[in-house]
Amino acid sequence: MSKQTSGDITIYEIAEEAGVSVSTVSRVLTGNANVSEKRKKAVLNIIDKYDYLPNSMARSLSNRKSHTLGIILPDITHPFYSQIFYGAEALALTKGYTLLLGCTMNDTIRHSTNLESLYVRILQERKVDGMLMMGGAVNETEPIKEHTEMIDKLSERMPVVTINDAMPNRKTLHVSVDEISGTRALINYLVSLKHKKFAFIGGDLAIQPTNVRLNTMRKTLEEHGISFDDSYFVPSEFDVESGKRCMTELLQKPSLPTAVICLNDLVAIGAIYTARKAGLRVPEDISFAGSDNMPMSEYVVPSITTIDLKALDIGKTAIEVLIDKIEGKSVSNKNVIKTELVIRDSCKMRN
Amino acid sequence: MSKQTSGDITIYEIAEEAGVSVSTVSRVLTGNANVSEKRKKAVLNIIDKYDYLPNSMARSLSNRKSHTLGIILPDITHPFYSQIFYGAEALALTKGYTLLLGCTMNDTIRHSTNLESLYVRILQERKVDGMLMMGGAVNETEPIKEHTEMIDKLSERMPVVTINDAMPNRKTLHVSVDEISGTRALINYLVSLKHKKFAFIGGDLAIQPTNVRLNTMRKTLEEHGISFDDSYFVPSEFDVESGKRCMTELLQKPSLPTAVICLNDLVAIGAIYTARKAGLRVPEDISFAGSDNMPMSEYVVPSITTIDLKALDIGKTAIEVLIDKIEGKSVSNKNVIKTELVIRDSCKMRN
DNA sequence: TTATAATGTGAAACCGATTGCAAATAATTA
DNA sequence: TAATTATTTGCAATCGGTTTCACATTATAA
Repeated sequence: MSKQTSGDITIYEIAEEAGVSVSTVSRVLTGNANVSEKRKKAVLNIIDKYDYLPNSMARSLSNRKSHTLGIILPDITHPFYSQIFYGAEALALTKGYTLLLGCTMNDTIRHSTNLESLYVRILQERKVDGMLMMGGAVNETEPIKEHTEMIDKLSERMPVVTINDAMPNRKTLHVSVDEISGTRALINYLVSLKHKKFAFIGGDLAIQPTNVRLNTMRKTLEEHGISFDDSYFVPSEFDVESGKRCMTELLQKPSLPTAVICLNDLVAIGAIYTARKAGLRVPEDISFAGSDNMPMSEYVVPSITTIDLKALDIGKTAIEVLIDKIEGKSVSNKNVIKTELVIRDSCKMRN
Repeated sequence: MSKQTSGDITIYEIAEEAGVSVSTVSRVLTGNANVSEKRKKAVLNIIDKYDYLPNSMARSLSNRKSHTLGIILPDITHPFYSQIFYGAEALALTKGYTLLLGCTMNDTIRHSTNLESLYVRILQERKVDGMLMMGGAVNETEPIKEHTEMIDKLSERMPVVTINDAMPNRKTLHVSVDEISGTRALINYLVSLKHKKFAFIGGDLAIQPTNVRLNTMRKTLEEHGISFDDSYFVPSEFDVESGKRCMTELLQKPSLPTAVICLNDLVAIGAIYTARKAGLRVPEDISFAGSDNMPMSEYVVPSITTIDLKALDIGKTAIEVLIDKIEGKSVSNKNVIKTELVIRDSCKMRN
């Protein structure tokens, strides 16, 4: 054979043994051109005999197309993100793409873009055809400069889709969750349950979803002639402990709310725990709602009424948009995912 | 320049603009040979100017080393597996490797290796340097032939590490959870709480961990002079519903157990739910223990006493062993991860 | 049967890096 | 200063594929 032998079998060996040129083997591999039945069969036989698999790096090098997509997520361990990933992967697979995942473990939130930029670098070196970035929540009024600059620069080099980004008004594609209609639906539901006094355990006001939710909540309540008392907004983190702490804070208030809307289900679980410790019955005395429809929310007692953010759809849509863009199809660069209100046991009619 | 221009900048452009040969640029890139300070600086300048990143596919093609590892997991959405992945990724990153993930969604359990073999194929094409495979639980007495054959064949082509595989006695590297000492610790703890009548809601007996646990349980109880009544073993699935169903079954028994050991925390949650519905107090009347230490187990009421399988360590160890093997270091091919008993509120002293 | 169009095939260039080899340059030593 | 050794360099081959181009073969039309 003309080339040095290495561990794996190559197209050269296949060609030699099938008695054809490498071009012919390549043509049966790609199907990009005609090959006579006779030779095709001969080639296929040898391929089969050796379990030959073409080297996709050589192929990509030649093609300038890696059929690989980068996906940067804050935390794969978190059910919301792992669902997004799963949706993304499932769709990518059907379209013949593979995903390269990087977890930044929320480092954009903690104002250090180290891991994120490291991954961006790695993924560029690996020549991904496009990138999906979910950079955690970012301060809207003064977005982290490095982060947005990086995305801007990156999107000059390849298609980029961001999810729930605070600054989607750039040239990147964007997928966002329709927090507004989700929040609306929840408020309408609670009002239909005759609730009048609300509290909101939210994230940092600097974080976009929190902002949107609080505003939507206020506005929707106004439509029902109910005014929201801003002192019943308590900023929180994302975890159970934080829910406990915030609920403790709410318990100090001169009068208690009848319905508490929480940043996510974990926070709701913490808040419910504290409320019960304080002797309140849930949902009889006080109702709680969460967000994200996490897996455990169905199983805790009481099960949590929550806004399902449709993580699977988010992942699917993001990848679909990305691939369409890569393949030159026309795509909208503003995609909104509808949420769904999941009614369970943690909210009850006010008596 | 000598080569056709493409979108990205290449080593040729860098060489040209820096006024040196590509070999020199390559040398400053890899650091594999001496380059005079003067030229090195010149090259670095141009690299910086263009934000040049070397094409890792070209590099890998030349090197025969992709610095990429394949990892096949049943379900990234499941906290146990996502923890494994996270551990794996964190370690890979520090060693300069990237992970390519495939989720088979338990298809080996459902006796169809389609997705698994598809991923194995894809990952081989991508020339991963090694593979980590967690193929779900497999029937021990008659292991799925396709699955084991594939792993055997694969491990002739590259280093493979399996996790909790039913048939580790092959040439693959192996990492397993020490179910035995975990179960022992739990039983000893429950016996110290004066429990004498046990039930076990387990998986299918065909599934290895269930087998091991049941045997260990039986043996450990015997050491304490307690005999386990086999009719108190109820096979289950992996979810909450299944826990409910199995507990309902246990409630039919002529006499109730005082401690119920469950396949995992989800099953425990379901079982607890049903026990309470039936008017039992948990843990006062009946104790429950789970396994896996899932994120929600800490937050449900009562919080679940459970065996932490140390998923993060599993992932880390598996990747470490794999990389060591790839890099020619000597590695043990039998690695056992120690578990940890996490004591919480769902078990109580028998009165 | 011959002219013409359609298919099938191989040689060689190319994708973007790395590296062995030999020549050129710089540093030592005599 | 000349001879010798140690460092730096660039050329060219290579990794394993794809694809253009030109030629050979067939099939179709005249």
